[in-house]
Amino acid sequence: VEETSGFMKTTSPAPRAARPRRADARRNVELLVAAADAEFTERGAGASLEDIARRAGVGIGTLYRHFPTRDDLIARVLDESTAAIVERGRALLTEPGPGAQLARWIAELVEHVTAYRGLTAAVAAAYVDDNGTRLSASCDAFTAVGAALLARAQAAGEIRADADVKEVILTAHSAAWIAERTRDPTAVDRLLRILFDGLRATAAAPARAPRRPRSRRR
Amino acid sequence: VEETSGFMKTTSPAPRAARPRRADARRNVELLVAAADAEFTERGAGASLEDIARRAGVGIGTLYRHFPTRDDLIARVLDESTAAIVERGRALLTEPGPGAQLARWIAELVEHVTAYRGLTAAVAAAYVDDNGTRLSASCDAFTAVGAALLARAQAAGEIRADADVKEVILTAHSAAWIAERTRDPTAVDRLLRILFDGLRATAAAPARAPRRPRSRRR
DNA sequence: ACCTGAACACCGTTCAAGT
DNA sequence: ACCTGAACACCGTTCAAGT
Repeated sequence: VEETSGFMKTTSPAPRAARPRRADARRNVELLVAAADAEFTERGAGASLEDIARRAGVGIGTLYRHFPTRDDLIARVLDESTAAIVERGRALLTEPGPGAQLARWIAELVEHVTAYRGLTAAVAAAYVDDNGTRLSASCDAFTAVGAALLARAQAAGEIRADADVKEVILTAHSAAWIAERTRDPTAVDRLLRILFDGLRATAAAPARAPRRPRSRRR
Repeated sequence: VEETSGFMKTTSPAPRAARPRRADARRNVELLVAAADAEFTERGAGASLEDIARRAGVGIGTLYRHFPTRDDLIARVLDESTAAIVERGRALLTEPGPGAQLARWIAELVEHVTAYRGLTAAVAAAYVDDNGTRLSASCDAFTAVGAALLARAQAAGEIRADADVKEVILTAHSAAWIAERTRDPTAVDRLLRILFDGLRATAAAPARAPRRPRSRRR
């Protein structure tokens, strides 16, 4: 929604807070993750960071020390789920039916990103501009696995050659966002079906798409 | 975000600041619209309202008096374009090739909503929750025209019967958003083509899974 | 009837002081 | 090495006073 996001963001001096050494700090991280999970569940991915810190029983500064950005916290809470999806994608890579496996994986990815209200928007944002955050790193991992699945399906002639991984993933996220906001749980399946029907490689050639020059403004 | 009086949208009791009577007020509205157009163009649809007021040479309070929300201002700036698209849709309704006309109109709608950076997100948001704003009213108008075009295409058997107008329009907006954020101008056409291929009604349309391990390709 | 802008409110973020 | 929370900064919004 914002235009001012991560633009002036200088590259962090160090990979920030990778496993604190001191026991109390490690404990605080755990408390923060638990609190964030609870708060995200109740109020969505846009929950107040102050509330999360309070719920964890630590100062707001402590939260910022361990998680410099909201996206870092989000990614951390989703860590296990993220790893599982990546793993799952690799597994599907060896199963028969390249196109079907890609579709299946995307559907599971969408489910993953539906854990909290507002999560699809946050992840999609992290997808389009790599803000050097832990969440962007997760997106990169997804992109890599998705690319492999897509390439295989394309090689098998099941998916159109001009399909782009990120675009496909982002479109799937859009479907989830639409379903979330329109409060219609059946929308995801319907939209994903449309997406994959559209992605299917057709023997028929170039569509008679309305090719009109994109004028500037208005 | 809060109470929406968009319930039972009868003839609005007082459509908020509909054409001020006093000449200086009318002049201010014009100045604000011009300033907003310029500011939106330069900084995107999320431009500072304070900057817009300053640019128009009026106090921030005056802006709020005439445009209670940012969406009202956005919609007002787009008024002419909005009317043109609606008009266009009605015209396409009488031209041959129901499916193609729908696709053409959606493409033009997407172009309309691409006037400013960040506009797709604002419009999509107004689409999913009717906030009683002038922008939501525009969305309603688009939905009405789109519904007519879609219904005609469905009746002609060119578009799948389970397609929903709002979902189609929102998906098209998503495509525009993706293209905007990934900075790939070719993405819109590619994604819209996928969308419309997916929307195409298929002769064989059993609701079963597309599982067919048999020999594909002729 | 309309305009003004200081004041208010609500976040998110930093940093000096403390353990 | 890490924690704390007041202070700061940045918007968006309101409203008492003014014309």
